[in-house]
Amino acid sequence: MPQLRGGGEEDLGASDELISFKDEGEEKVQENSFTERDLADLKSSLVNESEAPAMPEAVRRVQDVQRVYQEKLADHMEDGIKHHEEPMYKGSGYSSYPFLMLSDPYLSNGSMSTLSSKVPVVQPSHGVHPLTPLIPYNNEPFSSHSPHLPADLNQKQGAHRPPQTPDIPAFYPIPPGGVGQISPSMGWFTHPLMLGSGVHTTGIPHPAIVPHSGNKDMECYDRGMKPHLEPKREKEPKKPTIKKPLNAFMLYMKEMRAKVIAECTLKESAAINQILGRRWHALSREEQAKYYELARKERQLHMQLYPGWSARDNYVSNKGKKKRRSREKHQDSSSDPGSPKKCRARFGLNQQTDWCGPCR
DNA sequence: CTTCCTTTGAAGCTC
DNA sequence: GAGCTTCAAAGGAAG
Repeated sequence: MPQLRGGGEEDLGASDELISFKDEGEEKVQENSFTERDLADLKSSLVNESEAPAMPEAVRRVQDVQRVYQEKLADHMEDGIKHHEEPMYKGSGYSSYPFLMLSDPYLSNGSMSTLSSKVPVVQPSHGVHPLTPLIPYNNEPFSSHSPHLPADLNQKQGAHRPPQTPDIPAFYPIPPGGVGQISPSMGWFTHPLMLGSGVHTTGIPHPAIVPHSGNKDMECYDRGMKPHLEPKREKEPKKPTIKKPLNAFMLYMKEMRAKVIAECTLKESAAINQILGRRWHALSREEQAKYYELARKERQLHMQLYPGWSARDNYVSNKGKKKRRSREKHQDSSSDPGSPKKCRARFGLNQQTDWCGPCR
């Protein structure tokens, strides 16, 4: 990232965060004292919820925690983001973020996860991050109604949204002690949510639990029957992976992707990402700082949710060779992989046009 | 079905 | 500590 690392722009990225962390000195203590306690409250409430099917009680408790969190987060944001002319989180959906986080965007393997990210009610079309669709950073990329989502999608969601949707996050349990303490040997299938097809222990249908379509063995399990003896090989259960928290640029990409797609009528992610990379560089310092701050919050929250987690957990050493090969090949073919020239060549655009017209 | 492409940033690893 | 590697997201393309 030459723009950020060179000269005056240098402290935009990491050092911006350094400043931010320095500023947090006292704040961090308050924040941690709050989050630990409230996370504990939240977790215990969820544990209680799973033990007793008294849903209204569980909902009320979560809402209480949420209210407390919103108050404290608002305070935190006022202290932490003084340099922003607009209160970007306050009054936005962001205050609900940690509770949307209970739908767990970090857990992958969709249907295998009790906290599936492929839930149309909680997460829109492409499993849009629970944070980003709700935060109007500024007026440009976001409108008041889920800006980067197609309008019809929002309507569809609204149409399918059950009346209790606002409380749905309360039904996304965090495993006691945090997911970070879950070892692969711990039976993910023994989770109560996995036992029924989309039915929570409360008996309420769970939108996050997508039953395996066409899996008759699972259907048998669902009905309390023994599965038919299946001569086919048993499918190895995919272990849920806790994803890395998104960095600032990833958050930006999630926000802007839909817009770029709409403007440029492109679908190829590689091309879109090139455009987004350039736009990222074109962002003002303040605009980028918003995303850095957001990413920092993501990491903090991720650390709290998964204390023992390490990025190493998701490392696959195999991929290194492939990636290296790919990169070497790349260097051979082009010294400027993201150049407008290459973009134009790739999409057969006019050589006189810098990038793709509106796609800057 | 899996991997690649393409971007930036964070974190892990190696020397 | 510098430099390299891997992975986060996305979805079409290619193998």
